[in-house]
Amino acid sequence: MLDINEIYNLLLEKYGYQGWWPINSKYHVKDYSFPKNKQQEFEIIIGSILTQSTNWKNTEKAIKNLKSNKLLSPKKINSINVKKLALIIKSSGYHNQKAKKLKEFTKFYLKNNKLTRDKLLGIYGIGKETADSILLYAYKRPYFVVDAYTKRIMNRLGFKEGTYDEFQDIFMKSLDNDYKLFNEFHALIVKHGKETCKKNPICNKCRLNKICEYGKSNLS
DNA sequence: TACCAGGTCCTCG
DNA sequence: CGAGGACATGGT
Repeated sequence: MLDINEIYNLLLEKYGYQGWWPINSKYHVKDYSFPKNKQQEFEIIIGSILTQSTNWKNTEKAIKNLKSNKLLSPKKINSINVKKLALIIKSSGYHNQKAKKLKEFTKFYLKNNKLTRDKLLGIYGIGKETADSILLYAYKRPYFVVDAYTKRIMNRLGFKEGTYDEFQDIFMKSLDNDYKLFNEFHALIVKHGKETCKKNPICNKCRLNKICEYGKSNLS
Protein backbone atom coordinates (compact mmCIF):
# COMPACT_ATOMS: atom_id res chain seq x y z
CA MET A 1 0.00 0.00 0.00
CA LEU A 2 1.34 3.37 -1.00
CA ASP A 3 1.87 5.95 1.68
CA ILE A 4 0.24 9.27 0.84
CA ASN A 5 2.50 11.14 3.26
CA GLU A 6 5.56 9.67 1.59
CA ILE A 7 4.35 10.91 -1.77
CA TYR A 8 4.08 14.40 -0.32
CA ASN A 9 7.55 14.23 1.19
CA LEU A 10 9.11 13.09 -2.07
CA LEU A 11 7.39 15.76 -4.13
CA LEU A 12 8.38 18.43 -1.63
CA GLU A 13 11.99 17.27 -1.73
CA LYS A 14 12.03 17.46 -5.49
CA TYR A 15 10.14 20.67 -6.17
CA GLY A 16 10.23 22.65 -2.92
CA TYR A 17 7.49 24.86 -1.54
CA GLN A 18 5.18 26.29 -4.18
CA GLY A 19 3.67 29.31 -2.47
CA TRP A 20 0.11 28.94 -3.72
CA TRP A 21 -2.28 30.64 -4.38
CA PRO A 22 -0.66 33.25 -6.63
CA ILE A 23 -1.99 36.69 -5.73
CA ASN A 24 -1.05 39.84 -7.60
CA SER A 25 0.79 37.51 -9.98
CA LYS A 26 3.15 36.49 -7.18
CA TYR A 27 3.71 33.30 -5.23
CA HIS A 28 4.37 33.43 -1.51
CA VAL A 29 6.70 30.63 -0.52
CA LYS A 30 6.00 29.13 2.91
CA ASP A 31 3.63 31.98 3.71
CA TYR A 32 0.15 30.64 4.31
CA SER A 33 -1.29 33.89 5.62
CA PHE A 34 -2.95 34.76 2.33
CA PRO A 35 -5.54 35.97 1.62
CA LYS A 36 -4.98 38.88 3.97
CA ASN A 37 -8.14 40.78 3.13
CA LYS A 38 -11.43 40.63 1.25
CA GLN A 39 -9.86 41.93 -1.93
CA GLN A 40 -7.37 39.08 -2.07
CA GLU A 41 -10.05 36.60 -1.07
CA PHE A 42 -12.16 37.73 -4.01
CA GLU A 43 -9.21 37.56 -6.39
CA ILE A 44 -8.58 33.93 -5.44
CA ILE A 45 -12.21 33.00 -5.96
CA ILE A 46 -12.37 34.69 -9.34
CA GLY A 47 -9.11 33.02 -10.33
CA SER A 48 -10.36 29.61 -9.28
CA ILE A 49 -13.32 29.96 -11.63
CA LEU A 50 -11.36 31.46 -14.51
CA THR A 51 -8.70 28.78 -14.40
CA GLN A 52 -11.13 25.93 -14.96
CA SER A 53 -9.58 23.76 -17.67
CA THR A 54 -7.33 26.65 -18.58
CA ASN A 55 -3.66 27.30 -18.05
CA TRP A 56 -2.73 29.86 -15.43
CA LYS A 57 -1.11 32.30 -17.85
CA ASN A 58 -4.37 32.83 -19.66
CA THR A 59 -6.21 33.14 -16.38
CA GLU A 60 -3.68 35.66 -15.13
CA LYS A 61 -4.17 37.84 -18.20
CA ALA A 62 -7.88 37.88 -17.57
CA ILE A 63 -7.39 38.85 -13.92
CA LYS A 64 -5.01 41.64 -14.87
CA ASN A 65 -7.52 42.87 -17.40
CA LEU A 66 -10.24 42.90 -14.76
CA LYS A 67 -7.95 44.91 -12.49
CA SER A 68 -6.94 47.44 -15.11
CA ASN A 69 -10.61 47.99 -15.82
CA LYS A 70 -11.23 48.33 -12.08
CA LEU A 71 -13.68 45.47 -12.18
CA LEU A 72 -12.15 43.08 -9.68
CA SER A 73 -14.79 43.73 -7.05
CA PRO A 74 -18.09 41.99 -6.29
CA LYS A 75 -20.22 45.08 -6.84
CA LYS A 76 -18.62 45.89 -10.19
CA ILE A 77 -18.95 42.38 -11.51
CA ASN A 78 -22.49 42.23 -10.26
CA SER A 79 -23.48 45.32 -12.19
CA ILE A 80 -21.53 45.00 -15.44
CA ASN A 81 -23.17 43.66 -18.58
CA VAL A 82 -22.34 39.99 -19.03
CA LYS A 83 -21.21 40.46 -22.64
CA LYS A 84 -18.80 43.23 -21.68
CA LEU A 85 -17.48 41.08 -18.88
CA ALA A 86 -16.94 38.21 -21.31
CA LEU A 87 -14.77 40.38 -23.54
CA ILE A 88 -12.63 41.48 -20.60
CA ILE A 89 -11.95 37.89 -19.51
CA LYS A 90 -11.63 36.61 -23.06
CA SER A 91 -8.10 35.29 -22.63
CA SER A 92 -9.24 32.76 -20.05
CA GLY A 93 -11.14 30.73 -22.63
CA TYR A 94 -14.79 29.67 -22.44
CA HIS A 95 -15.27 33.34 -21.69
CA ASN A 96 -19.01 33.49 -22.35
CA GLN A 97 -19.67 30.71 -19.90
CA LYS A 98 -17.18 32.03 -17.39
CA ALA A 99 -18.68 35.52 -17.51
CA LYS A 100 -21.99 33.99 -16.54
CA LYS A 101 -20.29 31.97 -13.81
CA LEU A 102 -18.61 35.05 -12.36
CA LYS A 103 -21.87 36.92 -12.22
CA GLU A 104 -23.73 34.00 -10.70
CA PHE A 105 -21.09 33.58 -8.02
CA THR A 106 -20.92 37.29 -7.30
CA LYS A 107 -24.67 37.60 -6.91
CA PHE A 108 -24.53 34.86 -4.31
CA TYR A 109 -21.39 36.26 -2.64
CA LEU A 110 -22.92 39.68 -2.08
CA LYS A 111 -25.74 38.36 0.03
CA ASN A 112 -24.14 35.44 1.85
CA ASN A 113 -21.58 35.66 4.61
CA LYS A 114 -21.13 31.95 5.12
CA LEU A 115 -19.99 29.96 2.11
CA THR A 116 -20.44 26.31 2.96
CA ARG A 117 -19.40 23.61 0.51
CA ASP A 118 -23.02 22.68 -0.16
CA LYS A 119 -23.95 26.26 -0.89
CA LEU A 120 -20.99 26.67 -3.24
CA LEU A 121 -21.96 23.52 -5.11
CA GLY A 122 -25.41 24.97 -5.66
CA ILE A 123 -24.01 27.92 -7.61
CA TYR A 124 -23.91 27.69 -11.39
CA GLY A 125 -20.37 27.06 -12.57
CA ILE A 126 -18.97 25.74 -9.31
CA GLY A 127 -18.32 22.02 -9.18
CA LYS A 128 -16.44 20.02 -6.59
CA GLU A 129 -12.93 21.02 -7.58
CA THR A 130 -13.69 24.72 -7.74
CA ALA A 131 -15.65 24.59 -4.48
CA ASP A 132 -12.76 22.88 -2.74
CA SER A 133 -10.23 25.29 -4.26
CA ILE A 134 -12.24 28.22 -2.96
CA LEU A 135 -12.61 26.69 0.49
CA LEU A 136 -8.93 25.75 0.70
CA TYR A 137 -7.19 28.71 -0.90
CA ALA A 138 -9.58 31.57 -0.17
CA TYR A 139 -10.87 30.40 3.23
CA LYS A 140 -8.03 28.25 4.60
CA ARG A 141 -10.38 25.34 5.14
CA PRO A 142 -8.93 21.80 4.91
CA TYR A 143 -10.63 20.43 1.81
CA PHE A 144 -8.29 18.47 -0.44
CA VAL A 145 -8.53 19.57 -4.07
CA VAL A 146 -8.66 16.79 -6.66
CA ASP A 147 -7.92 17.81 -10.23
CA ALA A 148 -7.06 16.12 -13.50
CA TYR A 149 -3.39 15.88 -12.49
CA THR A 150 -4.28 14.26 -9.19
CA LYS A 151 -6.34 11.59 -10.91
CA ARG A 152 -3.69 10.88 -13.52
CA ILE A 153 -0.86 10.69 -11.01
CA MET A 154 -2.82 8.56 -8.58
CA ASN A 155 -3.87 6.20 -11.34
CA ARG A 156 -0.28 5.70 -12.39
CA LEU A 157 0.86 5.22 -8.82
CA GLY A 158 -1.62 2.39 -8.50
CA PHE A 159 -4.74 3.91 -6.90
CA LYS A 160 -7.47 2.81 -9.24
CA GLU A 161 -10.37 4.52 -7.50
CA GLY A 162 -12.13 6.69 -9.95
CA THR A 163 -14.52 9.31 -8.63
CA TYR A 164 -13.70 12.69 -7.20
CA ASP A 165 -14.97 11.70 -3.76
CA GLU A 166 -12.99 8.49 -3.69
CA PHE A 167 -9.73 10.24 -4.47
CA GLN A 168 -10.47 13.01 -2.01
CA ASP A 169 -11.18 10.47 0.73
CA ILE A 170 -7.82 8.80 0.20
CA PHE A 171 -6.02 12.09 0.86
CA MET A 172 -8.20 13.35 3.65
CA LYS A 173 -8.10 10.08 5.58
CA SER A 174 -4.34 9.76 5.26
CA LEU A 175 -3.19 13.31 5.95
CA ASP A 176 -3.23 15.54 8.99
CA ASN A 177 -6.22 17.85 8.83
CA ASP A 178 -4.13 20.89 7.98
CA TYR A 179 -4.99 23.46 5.33
CA LYS A 180 -1.33 24.38 4.92
CA LEU A 181 -0.47 20.78 4.09
CA PHE A 182 -3.40 20.48 1.68
CA ASN A 183 -2.42 23.75 0.05
CA GLU A 184 1.16 22.69 -0.55
CA PHE A 185 0.37 19.14 -1.55
CA HIS A 186 -2.12 20.11 -4.23
CA ALA A 187 0.28 22.71 -5.61
CA LEU A 188 3.02 20.08 -5.72
CA ILE A 189 0.74 17.68 -7.57
CA VAL A 190 0.09 20.32 -10.21
CA LYS A 191 3.81 21.00 -10.51
CA HIS A 192 4.54 17.30 -10.83
CA GLY A 193 1.79 16.80 -13.37
CA LYS A 194 3.06 19.66 -15.50
CA GLU A 195 6.76 18.90 -15.39
CA THR A 196 7.14 15.16 -14.95
CA CYS A 197 3.98 13.07 -14.76
CA LYS A 198 2.76 14.59 -18.01
CA LYS A 199 0.51 12.91 -20.49
CA ASN A 200 3.73 11.47 -21.86
CA PRO A 201 5.52 11.05 -18.54
CA ILE A 202 9.26 11.42 -17.98
CA CYS A 203 9.61 8.46 -15.67
CA ASN A 204 13.41 8.40 -15.61
CA LYS A 205 13.39 11.86 -14.00
CA CYS A 206 10.58 11.08 -11.59
CA ARG A 207 11.12 11.17 -7.84
CA LEU A 208 8.23 8.73 -7.42
CA ASN A 209 9.24 6.12 -9.98
CA LYS A 210 10.40 3.61 -7.37
CA ILE A 211 6.99 3.52 -5.73
CA CYS A 212 4.97 3.95 -8.93
CA GLU A 213 3.28 1.05 -10.68
CA TYR A 214 3.48 2.79 -14.04
CA GLY A 215 6.96 4.15 -13.45
CA LYS A 216 8.47 0.81 -12.47
CA SER A 217 7.27 -0.81 -15.66
CA ASN A 218 8.15 2.19 -17.75
CA LEU A 219 11.83 2.52 -16.88
CA SER A 220 14.26 1.34 -19.50
C1' DT B 1 -0.88 21.93 -37.64
C1' DA B 2 -2.74 19.69 -33.86
C1' DC B 3 -3.06 19.22 -29.09
C1' DC B 4 -3.71 20.73 -24.50
C1' DA B 5 -4.56 23.54 -20.22
C1' DG B 6 -5.08 23.85 -12.21
C1' DG B 7 -13.78 21.80 -15.18
C1' DT B 8 -18.67 22.21 -15.42
C1' DC B 9 -23.08 21.81 -17.47
C1' DC B 10 -26.42 19.49 -20.26
C1' DT B 11 -28.37 15.66 -22.61
C1' DC B 12 -29.25 11.01 -23.33
C1' DG B 13 -29.56 6.10 -22.40
C1' DC C 1 -25.53 7.38 -12.36
C1' DG C 2 -21.81 7.76 -16.45
C1' DA C 3 -20.40 8.71 -20.90
C1' DG C 4 -20.08 12.13 -24.48
C1' DG C 5 -20.34 16.75 -26.41
C1' DA C 6 -20.14 21.89 -25.90
C1' DC C 7 -17.74 25.58 -24.36
C1' DA C 8 -12.71 28.79 -26.49
C1' DT C 9 -8.24 31.25 -26.03
C1' DG C 10 -3.22 31.27 -26.28
C1' DG C 11 1.14 28.64 -26.05
C1' DT C 12 4.21 25.02 -28.02
